[in-house]
Amino acid sequence: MSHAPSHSSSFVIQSGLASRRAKNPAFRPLYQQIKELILRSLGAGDWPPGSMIPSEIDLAAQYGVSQGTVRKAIDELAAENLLVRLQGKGTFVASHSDPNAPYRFLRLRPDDGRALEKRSQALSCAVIPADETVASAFAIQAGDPVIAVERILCLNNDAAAFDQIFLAADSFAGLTLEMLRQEQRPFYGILEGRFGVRMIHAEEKLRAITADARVAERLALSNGTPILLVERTAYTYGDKVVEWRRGFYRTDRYHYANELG
Amino acid sequence: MSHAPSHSSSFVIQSGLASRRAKNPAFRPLYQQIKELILRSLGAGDWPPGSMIPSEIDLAAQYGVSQGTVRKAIDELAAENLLVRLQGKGTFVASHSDPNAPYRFLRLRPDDGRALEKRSQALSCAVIPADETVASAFAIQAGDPVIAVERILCLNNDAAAFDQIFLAADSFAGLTLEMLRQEQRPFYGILEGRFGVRMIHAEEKLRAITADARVAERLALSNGTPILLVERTAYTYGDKVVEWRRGFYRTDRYHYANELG
DNA sequence: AAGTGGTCTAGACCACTCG
DNA sequence: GAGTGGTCTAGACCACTTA
Repeated sequence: MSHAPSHSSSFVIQSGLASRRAKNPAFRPLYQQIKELILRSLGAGDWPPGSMIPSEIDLAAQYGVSQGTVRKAIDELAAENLLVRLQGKGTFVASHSDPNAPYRFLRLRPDDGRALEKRSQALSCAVIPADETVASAFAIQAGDPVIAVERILCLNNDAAAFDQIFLAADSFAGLTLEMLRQEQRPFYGILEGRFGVRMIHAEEKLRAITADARVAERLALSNGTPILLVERTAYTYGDKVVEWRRGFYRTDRYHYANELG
Repeated sequence: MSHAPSHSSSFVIQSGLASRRAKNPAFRPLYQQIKELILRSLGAGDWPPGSMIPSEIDLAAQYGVSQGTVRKAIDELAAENLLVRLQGKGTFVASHSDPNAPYRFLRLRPDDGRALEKRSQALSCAVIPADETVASAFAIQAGDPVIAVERILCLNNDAAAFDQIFLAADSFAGLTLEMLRQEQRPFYGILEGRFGVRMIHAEEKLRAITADARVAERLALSNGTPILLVERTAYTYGDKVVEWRRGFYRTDRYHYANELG
């Protein structure tokens, strides 16, 4: 028999997998079903960020499929930056605290390509009622509580960006300014470590605007300087919006780098 | 025997493939070697944009490897948007003239998510000496000839961007304003069709600036309006730079959309 | 040496498109 | 029905890390 063998063993998980034996109009590949099971385990926190997941052979046995099928599922998850494969070591849950890929979502770069030391300086952290804009991003009612964080981002010890960050109140209840100031990890690393909520994907909208008095002061620029406005919506597992932010990037010494494939 | 079989047949191409029989310090996977062979054929124009490449089975026979190995090579090329797989039909060379993915590199979107009709209006096309900036992008000498094109990009019949485009003179000799005006295809589609040079990858650097008189006039904006400056370096096969451009995007009604993974 | 991911093969069968 | 890509399996062996 060549595929989808009728395992007589009693793996609980496998019983949920749809058969593809006959011509099936609602056909879904096995590896996608496996991918979803892994995704569910990731979302449920079965394997915390940075930890190693079971080996391909183990997973294949658990799910009652061949190693190749598990492999294809993991391949896709690795391509989406949810898992990291390390030959000889194992497969690990991706983490924003990973020193090898810090600030993975930050696209601001110095014009001269010098290596950059990144540092975040939190200014405030408070629960506030959402305004219209923020509420619509989270699909909640205006006035509902959200957590608001303001911070300066320094590149090579120079204030490069000012961020107004809004977090879903239910996901990050208890976040304090002290946490943000004491921790050394990047912002998303802190959220991941303290609240078990990992940012896996984000969308940004960029616009050119002129700095108002407030932003100009934060970035030590003169009023009216052109500024890059970056609005970001960030998602965790299950495409749930857990952050919306408004970033003001100075682009006189820096630029926003993007790759088109 | 399980892999890298000693095919006794006399496929010319295979003779160039490095064996992985023994512990090989300079080990390169077979599928990457196959990938490179396919890439070479693409770069050489053996299979023009939009055309179908040989089937996986054919390629496997030609290269003297298994279908699975060819498959993995094609998988990666498809992931890089160099090939497009269509089940039941075949595998095709990606094309900027493909009506399914027009203006693939354009990230400017209307603020309301309406479907957009895109149209390019060429203003000028001439061979000029490269200035310092352009020369350094192409790694040529200042004063060396390049082709300069200016154009307005309209979204839903509204001037949304003004582009100053510079093209490598050796790759696009003979390009005229008439060609650009008469053709219906997008800009990269024209270059691809007329000169066989396909843009496969680009890098962009974004900055906020204020519109000078010239740009303001082209986009019907008042002088000093904040404008998104987008500098693009575009590459063809072999990472050869064939285009550098400076785009001025208005972002009052539009925004630059980006995905972070 | 053991355990992990990575490569490669051979073969079977399914899904899809087109004539 | 023929041809294409897509899925799945089983098995062998290689590359790499760790102990």
